[in-house]
Amino acid sequence: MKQKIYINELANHVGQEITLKGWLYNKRASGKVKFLILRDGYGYLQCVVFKGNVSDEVFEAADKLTQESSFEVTGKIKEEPRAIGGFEMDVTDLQIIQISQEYPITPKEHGIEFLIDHRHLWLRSKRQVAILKIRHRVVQAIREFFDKRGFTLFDPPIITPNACEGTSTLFALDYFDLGKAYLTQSGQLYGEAGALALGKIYTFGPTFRAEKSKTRRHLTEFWMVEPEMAFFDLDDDMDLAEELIEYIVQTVLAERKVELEILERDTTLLEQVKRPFPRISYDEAVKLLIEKGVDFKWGDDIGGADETTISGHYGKPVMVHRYPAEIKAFYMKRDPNNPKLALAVDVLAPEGYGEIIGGSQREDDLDELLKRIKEHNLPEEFFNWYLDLRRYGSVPHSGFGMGLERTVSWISGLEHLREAIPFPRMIYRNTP
RNA sequence: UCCGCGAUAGCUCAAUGGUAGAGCAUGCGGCUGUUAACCGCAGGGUUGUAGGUUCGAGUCCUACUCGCGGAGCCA
Repeated sequence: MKQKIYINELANHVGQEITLKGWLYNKRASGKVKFLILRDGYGYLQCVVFKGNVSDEVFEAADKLTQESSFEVTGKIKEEPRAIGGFEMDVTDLQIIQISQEYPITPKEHGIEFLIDHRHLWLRSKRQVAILKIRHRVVQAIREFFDKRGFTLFDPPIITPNACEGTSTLFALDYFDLGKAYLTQSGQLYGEAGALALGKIYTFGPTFRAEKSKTRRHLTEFWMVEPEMAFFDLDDDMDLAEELIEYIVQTVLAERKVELEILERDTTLLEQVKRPFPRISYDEAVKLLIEKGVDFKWGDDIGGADETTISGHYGKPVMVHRYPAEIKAFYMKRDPNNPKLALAVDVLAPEGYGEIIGGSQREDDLDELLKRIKEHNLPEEFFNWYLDLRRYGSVPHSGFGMGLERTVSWISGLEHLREAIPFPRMIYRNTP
């Protein structure tokens, strides 16, 4: 394959004449000199076209280029502190690939509705490119983290016959002669089967919620990583969650500095994301909320505003554990010291980003689990295979789910989750 | 499902109930160092839809549609 050069490699090509391909990000002209800002997905480069230095054809071609036109440009690279990226090309040749039609996203401000309508083009903007690169690094960090610790990637089905937790509203579809099937809202139950086969596993894929959630913290389709570990209790689970978050944040800080700068992210709080994180029980969280003047009763679920109050108090991710069992899922193990409590943990991100992890130790006793399934009026026949995990060599085990977009959103300092995924799916939008 | 806000040029927004405007984008012209370049000219409108009040409605009223934000639910 012929070697291609990208803008992020220009430091190796100073003084050389090279050819780059890309799109016109912006253009400025001053009579006989034109400044073309080329973007190629790897960076931005100011290409200078002087009338005296190029043929009339090349000068005219530079004149014709409209925003987002694709072209190939040749010239000598020099260091130039005045230009974006610190390099500049003195153009000698230019080939138009396609002249773009009038580009909808102009270099001025746009409303969110317009930008979302043009998401396929909005992705080209500097800000969106930075976010997508951070997202990729987060995904990479997650995989590295689990792979290095001997976890096996375990892919659960997307189509499931039943509601996993029996609470959320799911997307239904017709499944041939078998009737209704649903898009998964969590791979966890299957992950448990994987943990009992492989020891430590993680699932990583899309999940779906048909809840009519209309907030900046919700998508109907989002990505979640869900580790599940045999012989892990709740404390082990929290240790792992803590290490994972620290690893992701510190990796992105170290390796996506440029992107965080583009997003104008204040990283002072991110730099403090180091173990140990505060661990408080639900009881302590209730006390804290009441001290802060929040009208809160024991047994209430901790809402979005309460999460912000709690995490704001510490300035670090906070682990809240041992919730009232009534407000948590059926599969969570009860606290042996207080059966009203579930051995659950939520990790709350700082700066108002809320719950990024929800996890628990799982109920490993067959009779207890059967009782819960009946209490929740869940269809027992669908859970037979899941109960088998308690019939054949049941062991204490734990796991958690971490929302990818919420994590990316927090690290990137985004206003809205919809910027953290290429094509967001929301209650009133499934296009483009 | 509930509560709040909004819809005017391709985009972002203005316009005491009295002739619908600006910036950007587009087109043409000018400028040899621009940084969301600048300067001049031009084209561009069924003011979300349907009713109502009024001499007169972008503006006031009613309904609807769509969108945004929040609650609940959760990652």
